[in-house]
Parts: sequence; structure tokens; C-alpha cells
Amino acid sequence: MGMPDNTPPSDFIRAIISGDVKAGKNHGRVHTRFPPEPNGYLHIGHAKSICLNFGIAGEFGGLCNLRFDDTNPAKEEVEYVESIQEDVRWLGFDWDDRLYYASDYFGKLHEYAVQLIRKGKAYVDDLSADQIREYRGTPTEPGRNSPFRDRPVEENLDLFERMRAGEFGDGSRVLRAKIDMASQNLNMRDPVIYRVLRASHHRTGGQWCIYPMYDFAHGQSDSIEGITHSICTLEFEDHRPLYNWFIEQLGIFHPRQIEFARLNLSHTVMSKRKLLQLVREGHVSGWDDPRMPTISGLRRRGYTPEAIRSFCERIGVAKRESMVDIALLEHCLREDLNKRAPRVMAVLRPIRVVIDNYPEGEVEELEAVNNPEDPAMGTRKVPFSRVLYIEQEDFMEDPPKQFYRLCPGREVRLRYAYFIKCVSVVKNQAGEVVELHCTYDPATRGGDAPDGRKVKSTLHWVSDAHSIQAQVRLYDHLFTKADPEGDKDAPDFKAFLNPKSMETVTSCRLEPSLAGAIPGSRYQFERLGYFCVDRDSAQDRLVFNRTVTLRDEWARIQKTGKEKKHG
RNA sequence: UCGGGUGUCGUCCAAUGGUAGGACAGCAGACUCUGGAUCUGCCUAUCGAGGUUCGAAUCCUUGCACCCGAGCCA
Repeated sequence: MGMPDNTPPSDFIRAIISGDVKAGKNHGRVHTRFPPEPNGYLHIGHAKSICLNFGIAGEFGGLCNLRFDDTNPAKEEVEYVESIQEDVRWLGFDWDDRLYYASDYFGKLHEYAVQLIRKGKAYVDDLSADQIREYRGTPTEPGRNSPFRDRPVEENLDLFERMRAGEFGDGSRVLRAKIDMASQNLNMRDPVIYRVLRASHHRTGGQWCIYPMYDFAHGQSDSIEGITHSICTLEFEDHRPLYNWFIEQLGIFHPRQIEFARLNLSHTVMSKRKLLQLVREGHVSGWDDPRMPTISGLRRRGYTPEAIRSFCERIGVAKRESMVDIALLEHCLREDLNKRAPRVMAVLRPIRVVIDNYPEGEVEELEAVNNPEDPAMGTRKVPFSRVLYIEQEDFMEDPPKQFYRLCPGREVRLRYAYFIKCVSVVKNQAGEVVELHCTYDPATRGGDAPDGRKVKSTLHWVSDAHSIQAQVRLYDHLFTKADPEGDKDAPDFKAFLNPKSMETVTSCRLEPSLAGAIPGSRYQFERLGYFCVDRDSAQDRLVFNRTVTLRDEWARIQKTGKEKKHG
């Protein structure tokens, strides 16, 4: 999808499915689903699951449903339901008319529960939550049977009906599956399958005051939808025997569950609980803060669906837990943006340059290419005049040997314009350089010297009189540590929040072609990085988010301290 | 301690008894009107110990490490 003829992804899940298809299971039918709980925004980890489930369905000529596992009304909201649909669609996937909710099955699930009671496989328990926990035992000691475990079927039926009718208070009684309190799998020790909960559900409103537990809803929902391959994360491995038990007791269609390791990404956190915490405590501006690993945050940051999909393909799928370097995500992004983002000149931290020998009042329109990777994107005109701005960091009065940008006496090229040479500097009271005086060589118009002489570097620039102002937000990793959750000595993950994860630069100057750029559009600011127009932009005041920097050799040299002063 | 899982370059993923390979990162170089892009080269790995085999990442035994599990969360 989008990417050139890569070899089709191959992993243990596809191998299993392919084996099932060859063996004629389900008549070769493949049907998956993406089953989020609408209790938060989707993140890049969900993208992995989305690409897996929708991707597999596509490859095997099957279908993939979108189903909301909305069994806990206390935590779920329509805001989340809506954002999730938007995000899945934005990623490029389509569930057609197969949008489902576990809550669609509340009636059916209730019937299933009654069936279990009738079979003597479920009972109403009057024990409190604390008592149930106590009776459950521990991993090394078996649990004990509840004193209510052997209630007659009729009594259970009556009690369960009265639970449903609202006769009992929240938490006063639960329905439990009757399995084995001595099982070494804690999930099989008579798990609670229905609880009394007076909360308004985002879809069923006040229709129910009992709700099925996830464990009682998930497997059966898959079964109801005819899901052939129920792909989920590792922590549900221990639940599989329980799902199988329900399916077998109920005698209904049996999906095959396959577990894989969830995605961990360096320099960020991925749990919805922690992301919610960052939002609530104001460490970020919201779920879609461009620093967040959420789909909406990445979108606002300027990521493309193609880059995210390519990333999900490259990280692979396996059962071992791992942490992917965020550099891979950024690589996929640059790879995609390099091909499609129009180039443009923008000066983030301007320093004024006066071309002494350039006629006052004259303006030239110079031709610049929009994307050297794609000639079809054409060219544009950029105005040049006597007073310009270049980047502060592109000038050094007393440069080290490896700095080959502008300095006194040195000639460099202004991209698509002229060679200029710095002849003098103007300083303020504090001794800081505030203005450069240069001369230009009229013979180098367009950027090439007819006499064949070369310059070491090419700088981006804008014309003072023609440039437009903008604000730019420079983003960096949200956390300074690759694994913010992994330090046992730290109080918690927030200890590693990166104080420099966002820097706002306000007096940036852009070339005039950017006037009226629409929110969401992406550009490469030459030599700086990829930037995306933020929705905070106003008509006369553009706001850009830095999506990602370009790979930067000079920054690397500075960082590793490899340059030698004056060689 | 009990049950379930997992151990391969710095990182992620392959190799399913037959030359341990790819990607990212890193390093070095070529090229370049973006210190970008592109291209070339280099670098480093099978958790340990035994065993089976002509041959083991793969099979067996054993040890170790890590992850998950005692919600009326999902």
C-alpha cells in the first residue's frame, strides 16, 4: 500500500494463517478485527495492530472489522469512539459497513450467561470484592470455593434476573463462571463474568445495570462476528484457555487466538494510562500534542499515514518483547517526506545581511526548484533584494576548521541566487553580531560561477522586504531517556520528561510563496527539516510544527566534538 | 515459589538440521547549488553448560535471565 514493490511481509502470524488456509479451515476464509476500547486515543502501538489486522485481511482476501470493546461504561466516551474511527480511516484502512460494538451484543451475552447458569456452569456470588480476592488464593496456593458456589440453578437464575432488574446495589453481587478454584491459571478460578454497575453507557444509556466483563465479552464477540483469527497482545495468552472454555461450553464458533508482542518505542511511553496522565497533568497540550505518540499527535506533528504504515511493516511481528528505536520511525518519515514535500526557504533565527553592491530598490525573481527528487513538482520564483536574512548559525566570526559556512572574507552561495562574500560585521553594545555586510558577484546569478570557481557551502535565505513572519515550534523527543519507564531508581517516568521537547521560535521569516499555506500541509524548509502548518495558524500568522529535522552532519560534528579549533 | 511466555548484531526482524541475512543506528568514503538526498565500503550477534548429528540458532537435557498473571480494568 503506497510503498513500492517490497516483498510481502512474512511473520509467524501470517505463517499460521497461511497454514490454516491451506488446511481448509473455515473453508479458507480469513476474517480479523481491530478491537479497541474507547477509553483513550489510539497510539502508534495501535497502528501496529491496525496494520496487522487490516493488512492480513487484505493479503488473504478476507475482511477486517472495527469493533469497540465497550464493556466498561465508567471509562468509555463517544469522544474516543469518534477519534478512533478518524484515526483508523486516516491511516488508510476501511471497515466498510462492519462497524461493531461489544455493546451490540449485550443481549446475546446476557443469554449466554443464562445458558451457563442453566448448565450449572455459572453462579451468583454474594461475596464482596475483597472476599473474592481473598478466596482466589495466590499463584502458589489454590483458591477456595465460595460458600455460594453450589446454589441451585433456579436460585441462580432468579438472582441473576434480579441483578439485571436492578434489585441489588453496585458491587453487591456478581455472576461467576464455575470452573476450578484450584487451577494454576488464575483466570480459571471462577472468574467474574457479570457485575452490577449503575453507569450510563455511551450507547445503551441506562438500559443495563449489569455489564459483562471483558473476558466474557471479547471471545464471544469474536465468535459472533465469525472472526477466524483473533489477534491480540501477549498479556492475553493466559486468558486463552478461559475464552476456549466459554466457547466450548456455549458450543459456538471457535476463532483462533494468536498473541504477539506489543510495540514499545524508545523515548516515549505507550500506555493509555500514562498518556492520559500526561494530558491531565498538563505536561502536553492534549491527546494530539505533536509530541505525543498518539495517531492524532503524529498527524498534527506532520507524519504521513504512509510513513507510519511503512514503519509498522519494518518493525515486524514477533512474540519477544522489544523496544524499537524511534530513529526507525523518523527514518521512515524522512524517506516518505523526502519524496513528496515541496522545498521552501525559511529562516528560523534571522540575521540581517546587506548586499552593499546590490542596487537599492531592485528586486529579482529567481527560479527555485520545488523538489529535486521529483521534477514534476516544478519550479517557483523567489524574490531577491539588497537586504536579506540568513540563519544566525550559518555565520561565525571566528569559525573552527570544519565550519564551512559564512565567515568574514569567505565566499558562499545563496541558494538559487548569487555567490556572496562577507566584508564586515556590525555589532551591538553587547558585542553581538547583528548585521553582516556582503558583496555579491553579479556573474553568479542563479548560483553558478562562469569561471568555474567553487564554494564550500550553500545557504538558504529570504528577502527582508518580501518575507512573511511565522512562529515555528521545534519539537524533540518527549523523554530524554530511551526507556523512561525502566529506571527503578527514578520516582516515575515523568522524571525523564524532556524539558526541551518543545521550543517556540517566534520571529521566523518565510519566503513569500508560503503565504496562505493551509493547515496540515507539509514542507521541507531547506537544510532545516520537515515542517507542517499547525491548525493554530491564523490568516496573517502562520504556525509551523517541526515534524523532524534533516539528517545533520554539522550537528553531528558539533555534538561529538570532532572539530578542531582552527585546525 | 506456581502457571504461561521469551532469549540471534547497539536496536528491530529473518534464517524451521546445511554459508547466520536484511533494516535502523554507528563509522569511513564518493557525489552534490540542501553538511539533505543518493551511492559504496566497514562494523558487531545465536543466554550458559552438556548432549544427539557428517553438520545445531534450530533437536534433547540442564541451568540462567527477562516479561505476563492473584481487577467487580481492558
